[in-house]
Amino acid sequence: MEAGAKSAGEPTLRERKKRRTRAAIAEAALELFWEHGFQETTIREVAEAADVAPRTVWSYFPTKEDLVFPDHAELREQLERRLAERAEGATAIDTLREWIAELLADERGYDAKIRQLQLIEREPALRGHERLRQAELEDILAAAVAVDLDVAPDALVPHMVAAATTAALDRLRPPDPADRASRDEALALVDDAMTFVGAGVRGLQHRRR
Amino acid sequence: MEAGAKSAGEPTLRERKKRRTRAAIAEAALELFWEHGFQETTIREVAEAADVAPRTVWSYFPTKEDLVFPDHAELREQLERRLAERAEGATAIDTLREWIAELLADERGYDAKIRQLQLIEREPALRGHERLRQAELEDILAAAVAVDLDVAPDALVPHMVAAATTAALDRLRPPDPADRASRDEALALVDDAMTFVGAGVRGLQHRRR
DNA sequence: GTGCAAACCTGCACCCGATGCAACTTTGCA
DNA sequence: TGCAAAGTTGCATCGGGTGCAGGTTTGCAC
Repeated sequence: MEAGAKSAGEPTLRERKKRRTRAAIAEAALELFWEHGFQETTIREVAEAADVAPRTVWSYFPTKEDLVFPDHAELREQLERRLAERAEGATAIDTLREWIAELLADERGYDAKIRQLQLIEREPALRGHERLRQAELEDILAAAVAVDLDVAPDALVPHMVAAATTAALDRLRPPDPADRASRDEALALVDDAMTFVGAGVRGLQHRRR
Repeated sequence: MEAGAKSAGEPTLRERKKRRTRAAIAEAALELFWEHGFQETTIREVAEAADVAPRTVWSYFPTKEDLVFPDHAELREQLERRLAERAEGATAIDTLREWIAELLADERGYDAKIRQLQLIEREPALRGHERLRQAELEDILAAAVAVDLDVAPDALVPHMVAAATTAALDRLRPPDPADRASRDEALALVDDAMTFVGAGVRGLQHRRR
């Protein structure tokens, strides 16, 4: 059992300190990466900016790349929980759409995400990691879709659905830093994806029987 | 202009030596990775096994991960050429299917590919790189699909089509080393993907007007 | 509040991947 | 045969990452 899972009644001092340290490191890292570039910034510099020992940075973030995705674990858990707890009638994609809408509504979170995407855009070295993270979420989504369609978790269709949906979300990356995709556009993207995969699934079901 | 692009009339001695050295390094690397693991094997060991200097390994393969995808550049070029030179009536996906069929027909290439996939399966550290490589091919495919559909290269639909198709190819990864996906199964996968994306595209076009 | 154990932070030594540079060797060609 | 270009190598160096052994802080029972 991990620390901090004590029903979140009230976090202990130790817990609060850890969160603060972690946040400080991530913030310092993002700032330095943004200012001087990912490659150019060393972990030692991040440590100095966050006022901790280099060794401590590594204890919070196993790799340098992880510093760019500080909230990935949280997002992952959120998605898993949402999908697991969705109502009887709601499909996985419906649930995803709802979740996206909520994420987009969070001003600070949205800004941070855009900033993160722009950083990744600028640093090809980060693309691999991003794709890996994406693949994790995709697998979770695919598993839920498989339940919806009543097929095996490793069947073809759920993974095509998940991949197409992820590809749609990938399109919200703004090419021009000034020209941010609006929230409505982002949701329209998801809607198009839903139409696409819905038709795809029906097309395949129809051919099959 | 890169060396070796002299109409391939007859490769010079230098060229042949380079190819041999490159192949020897890749072969030695795959062997060692397979036998002792990717993380556990050092570049120095690969160099020794291939009877070259460590520095030479890095001159052929910029990163350790690249040793696992020795023929990626070639595949990439093949796909680009095929798509560029396809007949008037043939769609991008048709062309892809044809190409896959030919790749599957090559016994040695197929075995090597399966081995590579199993290695990646075993080493999570390689997943990021694989996804990155996949993304490159996906972008090429998406660009061609965009031409087919007469939409912008960065439009949503082509990328969903490409992503779904790639996801299908991803399914040919055999979970059990002994139970290899047969060539027919692999092609059936592509066919299902074609049905899926075809229906998806039509569904979206229909809704749009 | 005292004291103890667990959790956390830190410095140190070390390994390995990766790069720039300056020789040295081999190949291509006049 | 000889010269220039390409290819190979060793060397020095940097930065990411890990294991380990203290030292410090926090939680908690008494």
